[in-house]
Amino acid sequence: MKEGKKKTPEVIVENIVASTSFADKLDLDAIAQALEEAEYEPEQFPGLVYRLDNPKTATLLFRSGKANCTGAKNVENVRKTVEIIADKLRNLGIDVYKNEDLKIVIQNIVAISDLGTELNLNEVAMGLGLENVEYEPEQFPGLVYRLEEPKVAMLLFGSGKIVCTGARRTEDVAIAVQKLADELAALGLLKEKEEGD
Amino acid sequence: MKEGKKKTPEVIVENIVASTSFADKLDLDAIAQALEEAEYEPEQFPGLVYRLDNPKTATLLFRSGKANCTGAKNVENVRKTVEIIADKLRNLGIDVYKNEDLKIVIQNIVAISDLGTELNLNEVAMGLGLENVEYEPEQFPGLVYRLEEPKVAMLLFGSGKIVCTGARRTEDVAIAVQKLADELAALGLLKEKEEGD
DNA sequence: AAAGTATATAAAAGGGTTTTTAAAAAGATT
DNA sequence: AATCTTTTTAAAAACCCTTTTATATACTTT
Repeated sequence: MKEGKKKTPEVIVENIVASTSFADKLDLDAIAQALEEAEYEPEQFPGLVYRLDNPKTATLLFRSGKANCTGAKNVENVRKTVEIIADKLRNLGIDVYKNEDLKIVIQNIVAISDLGTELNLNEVAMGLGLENVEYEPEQFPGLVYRLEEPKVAMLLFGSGKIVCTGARRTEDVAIAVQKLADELAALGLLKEKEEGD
Repeated sequence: MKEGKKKTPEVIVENIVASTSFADKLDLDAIAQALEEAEYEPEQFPGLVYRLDNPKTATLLFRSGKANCTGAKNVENVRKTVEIIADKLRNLGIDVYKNEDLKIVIQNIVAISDLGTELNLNEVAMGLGLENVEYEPEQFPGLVYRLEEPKVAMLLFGSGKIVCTGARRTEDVAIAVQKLADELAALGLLKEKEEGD
């Protein structure tokens, strides 16, 4: 039973933030005019917000032609979102780059995982070192733990659930959660509940 | 008289913006507390404003330890300002880098020059090309002319006076003004007033 | 009439604005 | 009691904020 280490932690991607560029400039006033669903309040924020129902995403378009897509749970849906918006813009007579030139860069991945055991966050805070951790239960029930490699921030909850954010690659989420699990195991803070698989 | 071209346009530096770093972090609240003359309103702006009478400068200090010095008319006064502030901080018991490690980077130079002739800005706008110029006398009396090399913005006034901003080296101001003068001369827009030297 | 305001230019600094998403706990509101 | 909002984390985008300085117009306030 030495090889009891799980292959790779089960991770669920909940949100992807990705950037792209539709053109070298965009006339947001014209777009806001033409697309009724668009939200554009330049006094408040320089980006135009455009929401899609399927995939369920929100994309911010900027005058520079650059854009950020948020809310997708996988890269395919980021791509779909970007191409749907590109088509809408083309239908408006706006010149945008060809689909194959729409380069998508993942900027942030938010994912959850589950350690499978409840955590005593006070013990975890002591174990990981108070200087490496932020834990103020009065303010927020999660304990914040930052990793340098991969560079992510993890929120640990008493339930054993983990939120990981900051990763740019899905595999880094798994690596980060594994590192965390290993550290907690080494500290004897995981109750080793055999979840019967 | 073919070599009537002035060697280098007379330029007066009016303002230098330079950046530096005093430490890897600064406690602005403590500094604001200790230095009564400091202005610090973090809700309004994250930088602490510290003004000196001699040299007459205003320096913005940030939590990151970085700072911007504005108002000096020469680099020596930027250096003086930075060292005076460093000393003040040391006297407060704040740890800052040694003077020789305080690296100063000039970020912007504002300078004036004078073409020696009055300009008809409407003719200048036509001559330089309306697409290369911004001129809305109702809004602002100056004509904006941008150069790519050196990358500066020049404001031309009917009086023949020029404001040049954006340069990082003093010599670039002279180069920019010379380029402008050459272009205007080629267009026959300089009245060649021999100013008797 | 004199002294302010505004208009416009460049540059750095870093915090705010907005969007998304999960976790969970406390508080407010319905 | 059920539903909301707040708290926190990360990330991109591009604007605002503030400081300085000359230039020169119009407009407002003393």
